[in-house]
Amino acid sequence: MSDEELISIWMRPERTERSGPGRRPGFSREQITRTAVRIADADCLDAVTMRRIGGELGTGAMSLYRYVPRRDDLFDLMYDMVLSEIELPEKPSGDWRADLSLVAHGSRAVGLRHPWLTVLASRRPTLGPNVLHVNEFALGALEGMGLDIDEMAGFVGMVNDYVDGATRREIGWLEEARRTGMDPERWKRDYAGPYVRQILDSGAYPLFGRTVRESKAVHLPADEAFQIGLDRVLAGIGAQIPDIKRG
Amino acid sequence: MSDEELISIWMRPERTERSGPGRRPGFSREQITRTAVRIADADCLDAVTMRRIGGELGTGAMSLYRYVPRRDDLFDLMYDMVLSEIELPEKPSGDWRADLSLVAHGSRAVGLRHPWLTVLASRRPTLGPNVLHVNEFALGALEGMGLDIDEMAGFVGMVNDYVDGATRREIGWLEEARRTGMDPERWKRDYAGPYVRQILDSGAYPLFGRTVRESKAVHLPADEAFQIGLDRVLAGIGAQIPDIKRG
DNA sequence: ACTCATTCGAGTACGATGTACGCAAGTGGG
DNA sequence: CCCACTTGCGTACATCGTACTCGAATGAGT
Repeated sequence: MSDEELISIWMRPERTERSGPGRRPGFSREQITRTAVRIADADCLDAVTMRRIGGELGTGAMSLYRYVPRRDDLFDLMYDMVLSEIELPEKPSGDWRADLSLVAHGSRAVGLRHPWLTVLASRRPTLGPNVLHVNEFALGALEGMGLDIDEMAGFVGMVNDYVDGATRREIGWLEEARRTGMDPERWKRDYAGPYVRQILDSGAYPLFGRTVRESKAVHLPADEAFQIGLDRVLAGIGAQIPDIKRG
Repeated sequence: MSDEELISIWMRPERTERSGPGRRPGFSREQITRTAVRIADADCLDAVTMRRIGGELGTGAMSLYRYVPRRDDLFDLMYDMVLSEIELPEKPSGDWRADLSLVAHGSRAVGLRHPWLTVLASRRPTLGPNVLHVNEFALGALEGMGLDIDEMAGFVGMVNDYVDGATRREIGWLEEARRTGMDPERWKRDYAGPYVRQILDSGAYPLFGRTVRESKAVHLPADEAFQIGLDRVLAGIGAQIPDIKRG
């Protein structure tokens, strides 16, 4: 792995099903990735160290490098792996709102189940098979409606951007609390609380104050708040789709 | 810094303008933050190490801890500092499209000038003064139009989500190329190119293929592509605003 | 059955990181 | 002038990714 092997991980198929000489592999890329995901879920992304993964697999850190060229590539694999949890029908149904909602809710669920996902999403783009598959389905939902490919991609992008942003906001503080090792209650009371109160008391940001005081969405179940925002995005898209096939 | 001083950085005012005994501070939080920003701009976020900052300031790493409690807090300071580059008038103009466009273009410009910003944005939320100020202006753009605060925040969120996502996409591969130390041309040719071609040749993702082949937006100047997407988002919002004050 | 190229597992080692700790040097109020 | 207090900074430690290395395992060719 030391020479000029700077190739996308997706073009580096795992060496398996081989029938030559040499010792048989004792692990697999998929197994290592699954372990890494479990660690990230349980602790956080920073806890995903090569030594830790090796430890959980009963081996050393360096053994993993037979399967994964670099740690960053492992992150790509993790990202793509959890996207496979989004369950989609084979083909879009023809109801674009329902189809895009499916993608949106699926993406959100994955993001909540794996809070490190949004962090990886902003690091570097990756085009694994599952990313491509979800993207393909989403684009397919808008096919045959008289839109050109840029419009389709634009609308899909709007939905994705909303989902990413909303999920990030939803996780946000909660994850930060966990990362600092405080329980969320204590964190809210001792860390964020006093500062927010100071902002409110300063009176310098009245509209921010209103979002804290008057917001009904804050007290809504997160699912409902997400749905309301998603409806807003879909309504915005719907208003721009030519009447031909408006749902 | 070792005991229970787990407090938001924004509630930890720098000890300055003091008139007691003791040596005078030789640096400042602002100076350290500015240096950190410069390093991140020139190299990347990972290059922002305490030793490197200290080096550029002609001192050691540990000296910085007199001004910044933890490295993560320094990231919060960096984030908030560059947001001050967004120039906004004192009050929203009354034309909500123009005002939100101002925020959007400003945010994008900052994101492009400091490509590490989107990475920090996804790490943990921060409520520095400049973040609050920009947010206040954006909310103000939608004030007095018969919207409740949740709707206002929702629409502002949509714009922010779009800008974040679009900027991320715009930077994305370019930054990844820089991070691996390759020049973008070579990176595109040797790293991404072959893989994208493989995807296209596989024929498994026809719509992805169309986004690569038929897209006109790809060949558009980035500014225009951003503007088109922004117009889409604003149009979506406009369609949902009661007619009272529709622009 | 023996050989041997080939592959895997894993130990060692290196440079780098954040930061806890401790102490010398500088400084203004009594 | 003294002394409590603050800052600057060197040392030290645990931890990280990963380059390098070598013995052990393995199957094809003879």
